[in-house]
Amino acid sequence: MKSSSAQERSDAAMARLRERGQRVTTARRALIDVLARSDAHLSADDIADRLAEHDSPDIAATHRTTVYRTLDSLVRAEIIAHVHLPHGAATYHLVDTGRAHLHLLCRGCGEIIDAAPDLLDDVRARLESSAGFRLDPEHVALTGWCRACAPD
Amino acid sequence: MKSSSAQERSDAAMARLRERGQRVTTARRALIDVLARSDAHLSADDIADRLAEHDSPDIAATHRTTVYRTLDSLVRAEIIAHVHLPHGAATYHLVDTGRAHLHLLCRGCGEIIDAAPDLLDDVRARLESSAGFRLDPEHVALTGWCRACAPD
DNA sequence: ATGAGTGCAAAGTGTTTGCAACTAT
DNA sequence: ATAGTTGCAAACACTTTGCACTCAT
Repeated sequence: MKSSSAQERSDAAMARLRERGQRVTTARRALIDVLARSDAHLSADDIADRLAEHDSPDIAATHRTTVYRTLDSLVRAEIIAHVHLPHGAATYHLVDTGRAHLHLLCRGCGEIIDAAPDLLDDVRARLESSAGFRLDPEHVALTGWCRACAPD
Repeated sequence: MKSSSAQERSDAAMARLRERGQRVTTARRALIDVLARSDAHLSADDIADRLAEHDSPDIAATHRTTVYRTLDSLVRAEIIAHVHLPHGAATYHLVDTGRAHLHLLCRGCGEIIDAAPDLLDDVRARLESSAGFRLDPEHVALTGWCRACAPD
């Protein structure tokens, strides 16, 4: 199994950006770097906060609106993806082939737990044949209780 | 299979309200009636709108804040349940034993489709034994594309 | 009578939009 | 040069909170 560095992941994302004919701007580069450097799932606010701590005052000044718009364009370019959580903000992460995963949210501690990408394969097949519904399992977090928070 | 009328469902909910030692107020009665009468999943706004059309000016004047607070107390009394949708407002429905169901949201048309309550039983068992995660499958809608909206 | 429920105004998140200034191509 | 990006201010949708008043028990 090949694990990629933040630098490699960032470069790959930038390359894809160019491929798609999208403009390479400071904000986009910075935002991709933040996501490449983090293994976690970040909300728009988290990202804005990390940008605000950047050495370059230029990047540190990135406006929240820009963060949202940049996230939106990166999602459309399929460079990043977002996951909706029941409460609170959507979270974003790089689309890293070979790192696909589903999301579980603990209703107790709020932790996001990654689950195997094939967890819902059976369910998906069943829904497709029974209802003609094409499940998109990565787009929403499933909720429940993690081991630590589980009641009784 | 026994199907219950709106009246019966409303009565059962009111009974439960009393059982739980909760006060019976006009707002709560009206709100339960709205939900009992509707098979669909209603947002707080939907409910407020329906109340606003009520004959009784008293009920029609129900404030949105009250709707939210009433929904909250009914959820806590386990008389109703809410489902979170990726975009937009949470939706509420009566907890009707024998009518449990999961929720699928079409990303195309926004339709909510009910699915069999046991759809995720296998997944649930797998998550419990592998990760100690106790899945709560009814609390969030799964997303995807319905037959009509599915691409190609 | 007393504590729970309600209306109102206001604020709090998370996100989007209109417009003018700017910049990557 | 020009279309796509950005910053700013403002609005938006959904939900919560503080406070005084009212009502169910």
